[in-house]
Amino acid sequence: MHSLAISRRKRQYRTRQLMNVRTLCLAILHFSEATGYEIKKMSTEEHFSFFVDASFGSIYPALSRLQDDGCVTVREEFESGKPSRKVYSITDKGRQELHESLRVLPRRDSFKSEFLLMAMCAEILDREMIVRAIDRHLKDMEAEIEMLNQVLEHCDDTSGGKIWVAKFGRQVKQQALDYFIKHRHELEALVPDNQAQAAE
Amino acid sequence: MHSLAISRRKRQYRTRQLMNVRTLCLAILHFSEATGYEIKKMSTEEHFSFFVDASFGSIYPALSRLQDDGCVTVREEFESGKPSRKVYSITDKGRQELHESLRVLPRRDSFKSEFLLMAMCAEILDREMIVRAIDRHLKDMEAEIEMLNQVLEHCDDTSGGKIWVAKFGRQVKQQALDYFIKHRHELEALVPDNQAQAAE
DNA sequence: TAGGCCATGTAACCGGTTACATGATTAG
DNA sequence: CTAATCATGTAACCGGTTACATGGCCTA
Repeated sequence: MHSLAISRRKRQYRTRQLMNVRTLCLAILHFSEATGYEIKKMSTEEHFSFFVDASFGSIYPALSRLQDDGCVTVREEFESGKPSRKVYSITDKGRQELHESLRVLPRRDSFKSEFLLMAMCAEILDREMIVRAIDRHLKDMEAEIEMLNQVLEHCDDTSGGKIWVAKFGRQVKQQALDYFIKHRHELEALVPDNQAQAAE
Repeated sequence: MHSLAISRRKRQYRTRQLMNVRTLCLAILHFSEATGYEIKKMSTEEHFSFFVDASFGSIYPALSRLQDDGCVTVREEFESGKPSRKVYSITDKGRQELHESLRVLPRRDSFKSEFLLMAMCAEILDREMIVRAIDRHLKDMEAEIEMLNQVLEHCDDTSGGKIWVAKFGRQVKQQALDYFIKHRHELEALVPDNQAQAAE
């Protein structure tokens, strides 16, 4: 099955995905200037979390590259008693690249859940684990909804797109939560409560 | 805690995530034996798609390793007029590892959407692109719901967990679709139709 | 005859994460 | 005195994807 000699190297891996950290940064900076630290927060905790879960290790290099490519400009702020901040702003070139990126037809949404994997295998787990996971899952869902409520309350900005997305997210998550509360007992019931014999 | 020996010896990147292709394979094989090809289908098109989007390039090596580790066994099937199939079955050791993996508290659900990124930036796009993306998005959502309906219809198996997850997924996606249909015009309205006024 | 489905597998590559380095300020 | 928050950044690493190789059968 092997035996093929290394022939020509005409491999050009050009992924050109819509969603990567570079595009995320451009999209966020399109709405307002921000530091790398703020971008990280927005993309993990706040309502830009629908896109990419970026970490510092990917954001800072992305911002540097964007700067090199002339897509963003930097303004350094020094305040006594605070670490210095590098505030990035998008340029026309950056806006153009963002626009270009958004021309691609979006891929399918991706919903991934370790919790559902656990739920699916509920029958081989013990009651206590399931209950703990369910409680935690509930809290997470509530926190996310609360976050979106906060976003929508303090929405002084004029961007209809941002508001539409936040409302959509809140609605979907709220309905998921409602369903979850109503049906969690069915999931719990899948595991017989044999705690007495499960002494470890 | 003492801080003296900490800094140097945590150089071993032990990710130990619940969700990776290895665990996905074990979870699928926990329900029934399958080939790599089938696992790929289930994890991308069918209702195991809530977990990891795995490709052949990750599934086949994962199965080989699982075999080496004694977590699965293989039975090769030769049928005239068809490619040979390698049917994998989980072993006790495999079940044990799955159980062990599921002990970890699940991480937060992750919902990622290129479509929502587009929606958020709707105002800088042109009408035609948005409408095209919305129509496609609708189709995708409908297809996913239909898939889950199929799964639930042909559910001869006794696994309550599988059914619970499929029902949950269907419900959430259906509600998202309903909301989407009701509010898509608001999104469309964000983009002035300054292009082809005559079109419609 | 083209393309899609079945079916397995490898290797190059890459887009990220994790750990680490650094350090000031504020809240408990 | 500890932990969290603010703040930037690098390098090792890795869990995947993409492209490639192979080939037979079936349908339009």
